[in-house]
Amino acid sequence: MPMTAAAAHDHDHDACIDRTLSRAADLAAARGLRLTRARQRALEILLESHIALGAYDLLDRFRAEGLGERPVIAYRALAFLQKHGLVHRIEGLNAFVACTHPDPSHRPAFIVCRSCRMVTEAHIDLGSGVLAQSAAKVGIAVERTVVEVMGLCEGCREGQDHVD
Amino acid sequence: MPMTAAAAHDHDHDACIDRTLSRAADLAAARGLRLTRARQRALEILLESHIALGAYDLLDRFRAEGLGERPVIAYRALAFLQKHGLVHRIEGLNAFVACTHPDPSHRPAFIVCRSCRMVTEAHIDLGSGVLAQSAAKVGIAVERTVVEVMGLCEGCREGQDHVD
DNA sequence: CGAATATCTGTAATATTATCACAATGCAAC
DNA sequence: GTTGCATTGTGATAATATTACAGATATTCG
Repeated sequence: MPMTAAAAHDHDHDACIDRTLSRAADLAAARGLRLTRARQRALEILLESHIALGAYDLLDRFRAEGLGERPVIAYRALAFLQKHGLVHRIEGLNAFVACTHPDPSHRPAFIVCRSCRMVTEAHIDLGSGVLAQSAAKVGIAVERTVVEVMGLCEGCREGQDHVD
Repeated sequence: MPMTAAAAHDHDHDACIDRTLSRAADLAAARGLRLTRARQRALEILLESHIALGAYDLLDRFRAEGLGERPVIAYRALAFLQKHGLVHRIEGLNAFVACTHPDPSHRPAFIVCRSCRMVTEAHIDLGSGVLAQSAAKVGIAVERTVVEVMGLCEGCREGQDHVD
């Protein structure tokens, strides 16, 4: 049986999950957020692996669990989690991953396998670099940075010669 | 009359267009590409401004000019131009801009106004930084980098107090 | 408590973005 | 000129995402 992409991350994933969930609970308590059933489950489902899920993948899970039938249900949960920094959107995949970084407010960067959609979260400070200077020069007030490094992971390179 | 976002770029845009079109022609000659009418026009239309256009915006233009009625026509032209580095996709907007950089092969980065969709192309070498090292560490062979710095441009900040 | 308020959920419809399949056409090489 | 390959035309459909509004639930505060 091949190693799953999630396992490839090679870390204590249970601890990773627990840490993130308790952080979410803390955040909710601190800010008076309502971590409702759908939101909680959305976060848990995304946390099951470091694989980016599409909104409709999440919706399938919701359907299976009787949490909702319509796309908007999934999108609402994702929007809430994104807004509070618990989930990130991978633009290059139109998909979502749970945030695994302890820091509450950060400029995330992602390392992404385009085949199995495994995502590793990293960080990069573009705020002080050439790019920030260029942005200032053309008059853009930076609100958000999208940084995604895409390629094939080892498992996906092995499993196939084709480009997928 | 307010300055347009295209004009805000403050450069000789005619020269910018000419340069890019002749570069495209050279490329086609060198590689034996067929820069057909739809492809040529798609590039020209994107070059009219540094505003990112959606595939369906391009399709509207195609329809108006009798170049095609169906989405796939626009997507095919865009796919061709992207493949040969003449057009870039802005992931954060699901939209496309003409490449304005003379360098044939590069790691583009974009400075983007999320309101008027003006795009300035810059460059950044992530290939030698912390991120590339992280990618190597998790076994990702980098093929593509998505770097987009998003915010509001000066014109869009002035014209509105709301977030848009 | 109970009304007022704000937030969240349920449901339907629709908008936006993108691709697939297959036939027909054009172009290039031999 | 016909074989082979890239491109185009056409129709259908898939995948992603949002709007609108009614009803339900939680929170605040008198």
